[in-house]
Amino acid sequence: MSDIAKEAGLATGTVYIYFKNKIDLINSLYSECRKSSANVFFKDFDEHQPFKIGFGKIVSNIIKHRTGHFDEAVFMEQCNHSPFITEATKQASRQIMEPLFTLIEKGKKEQLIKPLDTRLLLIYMIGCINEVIKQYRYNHKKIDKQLTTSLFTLCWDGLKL
Amino acid sequence: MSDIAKEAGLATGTVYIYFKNKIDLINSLYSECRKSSANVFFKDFDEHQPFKIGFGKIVSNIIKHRTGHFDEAVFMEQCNHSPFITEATKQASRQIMEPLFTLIEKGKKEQLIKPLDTRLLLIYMIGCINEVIKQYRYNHKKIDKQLTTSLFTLCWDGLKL
Amino acid sequence: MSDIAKEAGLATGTVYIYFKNKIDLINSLYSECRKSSANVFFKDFDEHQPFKIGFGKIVSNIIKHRTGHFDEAVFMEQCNHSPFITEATKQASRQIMEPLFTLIEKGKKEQLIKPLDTRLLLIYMIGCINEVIKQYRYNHKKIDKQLTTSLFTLCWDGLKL
Amino acid sequence: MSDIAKEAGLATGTVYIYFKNKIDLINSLYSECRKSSANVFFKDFDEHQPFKIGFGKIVSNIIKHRTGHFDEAVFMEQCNHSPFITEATKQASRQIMEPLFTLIEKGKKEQLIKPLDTRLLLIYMIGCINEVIKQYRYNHKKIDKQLTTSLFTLCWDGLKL
DNA sequence: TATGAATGAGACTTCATTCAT
DNA sequence: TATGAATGAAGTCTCATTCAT
Repeated sequence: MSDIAKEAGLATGTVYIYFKNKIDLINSLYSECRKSSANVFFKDFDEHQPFKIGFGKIVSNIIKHRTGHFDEAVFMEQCNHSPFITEATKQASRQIMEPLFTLIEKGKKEQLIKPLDTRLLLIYMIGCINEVIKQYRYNHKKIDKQLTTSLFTLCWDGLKL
Repeated sequence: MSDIAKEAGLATGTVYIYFKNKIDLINSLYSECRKSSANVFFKDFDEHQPFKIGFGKIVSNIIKHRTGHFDEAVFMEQCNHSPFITEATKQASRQIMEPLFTLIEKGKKEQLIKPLDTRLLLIYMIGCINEVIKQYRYNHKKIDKQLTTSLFTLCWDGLKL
Repeated sequence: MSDIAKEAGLATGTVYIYFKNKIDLINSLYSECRKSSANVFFKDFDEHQPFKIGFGKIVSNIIKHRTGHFDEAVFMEQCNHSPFITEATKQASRQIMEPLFTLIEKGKKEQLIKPLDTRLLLIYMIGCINEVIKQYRYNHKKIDKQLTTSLFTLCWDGLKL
Repeated sequence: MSDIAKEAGLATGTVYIYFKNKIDLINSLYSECRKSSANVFFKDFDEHQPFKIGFGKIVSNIIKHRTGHFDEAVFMEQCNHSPFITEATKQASRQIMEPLFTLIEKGKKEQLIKPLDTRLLLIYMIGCINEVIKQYRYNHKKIDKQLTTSLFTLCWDGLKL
């Protein structure tokens, strides 16, 4: 907490005016990260374009977010298995993912995507991107255009009917 | 450390006979987890069977491991982004994964698997399983035969040429 | 550290606001002791008085300090053979002794003091006082005017040309 | 204690067969050091030689001991201000110094040495040597024949009538 | 709102000593 | 005698939180 205060240019005690305690602060930060990542996911996404184009845009956005905001991604992952994040926070975070849910449903309706549980497809899609980016970062491997293409292919071939 | 000692039925100080310090203990535990998980991955795997059969066996073993040893899986994931794990430990852990590396290479040689970077394919394969199991556990969703089948399909379709 | 905090009427953690750690605290305390002892050494010393008078004043001041601040003297001695005291602290402490150095040099110039290495003469002078006071305290022997006189005689006769 | 055991090539527990506890061990070690240093002090000393010659021999022996067994000298000094050393040990150590006591008394009788308290003269003599050697070691200054000569002069001039 | 010294529980670690073998 | 694993009190230090200003 004192490090955070220092980083913010505040005294330790001042942080407690804005956040009840550490758990509250972490929950707030987690929510903000989730919101901001969702925004990045749908940046420049046009739902009127063909499904595969839009889907590709989103895959590329997820990769962009995980790469450009790696710390946030790691933070969120650690929060997922943490007693700090409250059920309310989790609930809110899930709602933010609704548009992605809708996207996958649309793909299923257009018979482009496998008719499996939507949540499973979603987790698969985000999860495999997450993991690949994470491991690439941990092993200091370059994350370039070629990787983005390969990753899209893997992900799409997995999901497509 | 004191919790671990208690769990082991020992006095706090006794733990330090077996492990130099907390970092040493965590590295040892991490290595053991990696070794034991690798063993589970290749359980009942027969390299003389057709590739897809063997591959399916391993996918199912990974799922089994992640489900049956969920705590270990979470622990290992947290270690991956932790200053505690030394470079030596990481190096040793990578070597343990060699057989999986060989497996993917074989699939590529048989022209069953996409001719992409082997490490990428490997991360994709393990990563998407990891993530799905993790999210299912966090959301208290059942992990059953049907999920295993679906997950295999997603994973395989992604990898196959 | 906890004893020191208690003595100061503080909680253990509070000490760490003022001192980075135990080593820092000891170095600070050592420096203060050295400074304060140097001040006592030159109390009421008048450099315009004849050399022997001034020298006698200082010998008597050293005895006074060692007697009245025995704990500090013991503490400083223990620090001298301790891995805690940093080279920087030692360096600063040496500088504080400069005036004594100058004093001895003056005595040499006036041909009252033996023409030996100044530092040797200094160590001899302070050392023999230190040791005598220390042993007297350890053996619970009275440190009175008579001892001061005797000690001055021993010290002076040793140094004088 | 375990370090000492290791140094001795024994298991930790074995040390407790030879010494009741740490305090006992330290007292024994201290006594041995005192005895051995006393032996060195009187090495090659011939009481039939003229006083000053014998005295010079002993001064040179003390310097030799403090130089060649510096660790022991430091250890003994630390023990002097330590709650570990028992009154009995101190008493015994004092007795070992009797020959030095006798030596000084002889010098007084021959009217070569000042008629001050014998114990004071003794402490002064040993003390000033101790201190000089100690400070020279701490400051990495050479301890050579010339220093021995200078030190003898200082010491002798202080004591002589 | 803002401060930052003060708090004290709890984390990691050491070490003298014991005891079953 | 000899062993060395086990003990647990005590030491150093951290950190979330409070409160008087």
